[in-house]
Amino acid sequence: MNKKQLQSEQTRKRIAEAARHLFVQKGYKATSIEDITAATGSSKGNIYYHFKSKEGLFLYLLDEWDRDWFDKWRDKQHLYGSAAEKMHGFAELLVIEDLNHPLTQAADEFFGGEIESDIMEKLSVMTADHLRFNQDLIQSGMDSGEFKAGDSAKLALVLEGLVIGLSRLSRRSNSNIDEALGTYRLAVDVLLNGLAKAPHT
Amino acid sequence: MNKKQLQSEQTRKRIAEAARHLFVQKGYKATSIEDITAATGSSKGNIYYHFKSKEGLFLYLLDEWDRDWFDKWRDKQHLYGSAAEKMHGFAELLVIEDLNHPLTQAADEFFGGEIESDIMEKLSVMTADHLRFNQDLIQSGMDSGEFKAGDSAKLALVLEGLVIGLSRLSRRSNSNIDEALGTYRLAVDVLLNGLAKAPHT
DNA sequence: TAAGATACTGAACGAAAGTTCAGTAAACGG
DNA sequence: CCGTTTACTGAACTTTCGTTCAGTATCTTA
Repeated sequence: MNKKQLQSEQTRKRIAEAARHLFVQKGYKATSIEDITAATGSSKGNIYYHFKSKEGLFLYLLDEWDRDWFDKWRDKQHLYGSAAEKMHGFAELLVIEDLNHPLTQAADEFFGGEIESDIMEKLSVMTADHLRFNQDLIQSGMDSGEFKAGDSAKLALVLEGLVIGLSRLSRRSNSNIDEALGTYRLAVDVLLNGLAKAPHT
Repeated sequence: MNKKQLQSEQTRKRIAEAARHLFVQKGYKATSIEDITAATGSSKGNIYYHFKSKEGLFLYLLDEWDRDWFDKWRDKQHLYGSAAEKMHGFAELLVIEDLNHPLTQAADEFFGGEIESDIMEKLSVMTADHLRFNQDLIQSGMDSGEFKAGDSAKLALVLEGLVIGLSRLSRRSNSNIDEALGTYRLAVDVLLNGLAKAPHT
């Protein structure tokens, strides 16, 4: 790879990085191309040289994020023994990797906008992937006898809800990583052990 | 109140109602004034006759929603004996009243947009109110001995996260009320009793 | 080193959306 | 019953934003 290609890739990365932060912070619609140029120093035209459109740029980010996150999980997964440890590891990775599912809010916003779009498809796939991931996590705890038996599919929904919500809260109150880690850890503890002293239906 | 004032108020309500649905469904930016005119039959000018601006309309809706929800909670509150029942009642009211905190997503979206706005203030107040509400709920359970002792402030954050996340999930998968109720009920059960068979740190 | 490819600029365009306003019709009040 | 206020219309404006494109500079390669 020669000098030109290298620099080109660097600017593409720089644009993507800046765009990601802006989309996470402000949402899809509220982030303008000009915001991105301001954050990168690049020109409008240059963004359209590297990406087909605003939508294309967003699509690229969705792909990148999902891929990266899952890779990192694979690397860490073997460290955890019990299902409870896995759960905590899961939460920790969510926080460390960019304060959680950072694009989902922007993605949801997009989702609401148009009926016809690649993004709709991609989002459905992503959500399905997350739910399956959560379900596997929970099911493995049940199989090992560590968790109570139950409907792992529905519990996956609850877990996904908790993760999405905590993500939003952490981002909004722009808390630091340590605070966020503490909150997530507490959330997982509650998820495992509950609030109540004695079992209650 | 004469005929004219009555009809005026009705149209203002009609506009507010339509706008609320659209904001919830599509987000703040994505719903245009023209969308609202299409949904109401009113003209653009008429919306600006009843509301100062798009932002003002949104502000009005935030106020209205928070006020209404809390009133309904006050009406129901006395029905619940234990803290666990309160918790379930809380979840149920969230689902029934318009599939949860319906404007928060749009509000967050707005929040990201401008630094300088009434909405920022209003949102902070709202979030603080919710956290206090949650904390009271949890603290009362601790005081009565029904819940384990713990940091009710931090647990309030976890509860808020769960509620926000579930709200988003329910809205996205446009599930019906019964499904949503089931998911919320399960979530509260997990919150109370946990997933794990035996206590685990 | 010269020709061509690549990376990038920024002004201009068109569509979309928020806002305004002169005008109209209906209701109110004296 | 007539002047005035109120509720409302819709075309016009202003701004914003995504997108395009002709032009420029830099690097590659032969």
